[in-house]
Amino acid sequence: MDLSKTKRFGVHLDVTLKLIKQDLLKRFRQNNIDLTPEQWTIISELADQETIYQRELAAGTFKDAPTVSRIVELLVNRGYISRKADKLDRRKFLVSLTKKGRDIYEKSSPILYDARTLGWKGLNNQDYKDLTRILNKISSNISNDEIS
Amino acid sequence: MDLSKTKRFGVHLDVTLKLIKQDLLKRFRQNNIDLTPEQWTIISELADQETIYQRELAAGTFKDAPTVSRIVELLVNRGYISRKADKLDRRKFLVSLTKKGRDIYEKSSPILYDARTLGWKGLNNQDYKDLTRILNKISSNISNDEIS
DNA sequence: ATATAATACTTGTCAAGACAACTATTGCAT
DNA sequence: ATGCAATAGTTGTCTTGACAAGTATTATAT
Repeated sequence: MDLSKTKRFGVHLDVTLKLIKQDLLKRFRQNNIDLTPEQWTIISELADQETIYQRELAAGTFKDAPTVSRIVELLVNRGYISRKADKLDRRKFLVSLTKKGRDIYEKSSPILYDARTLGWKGLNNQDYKDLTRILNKISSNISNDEIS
Repeated sequence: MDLSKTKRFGVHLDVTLKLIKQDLLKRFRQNNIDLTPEQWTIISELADQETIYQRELAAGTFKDAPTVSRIVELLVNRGYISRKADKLDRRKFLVSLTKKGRDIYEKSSPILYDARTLGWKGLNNQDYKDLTRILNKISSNISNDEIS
């Protein structure tokens, strides 16, 4: 691998990701959806999982506990999700979407669809496979190093 | 393009980028380099460009003016860069690395090299070309839409 | 020449992430 | 049964980023 070429490959990822997030945020705003991309990630995870613990929510979205704690608090305050104590283990909180939360998730889905359609224009399934493979490889390279 | 597969491709990029940044930050700390990845990006840009305006620095690092303003202030306070008013246009500031700044850049280079070597283990030049092409395509798709 | 627009940069506010430190609760070893 | 470790979550602090609004300076239109 020619390392001189990969100088700042992180910067390249960073710039692209910023564009993707800005684009999504803008689309949400244009459609009166008061969600950030990160809040959407949390809601999307809950939409798939019904009722889960905050800890699982953190693991599923690859966010740390403090970040999830704060986003959950914000979304509870806005009425999108509910949080209730677990009876068996009082350390835990069970989190789930409210009706309002499910509504905004469904309202946001076509916007996500549009954003993806635009972002992937001119790219094909092989490109997606390649991107996924490369990102997974980088992730596992770093994660495995972390453990050892 | 099968859109169902690309659901949350932004999340995938996000997770990978977080790992890359965390890994780099950890390596900096282990080597007593008191820099964040973002601060490194600024310093790296300055190392290539000698003396530039803050605005150019922002463009080169794809950060917005307020973000650059604050990182620059922080790095000036720590003695890594210097900022002096431009004589011809008093709105502008000329920014450049100090000796201390160049030193830490040189000290950080092998750490960047190590991080890249680890991150790209098992990937080849074609993978890098593919990743670059795909990221550029996504970026241009979004940017061109922005203009229209 | 003067008003207005544009440019360069700063400041304020909120969201999010990294990390350390904290509380409360539960699990486990002996 | 008691002490200690582990777990779930919260809070605090700092950094970064998005975005709006501000100041100061320069360019431009008439």
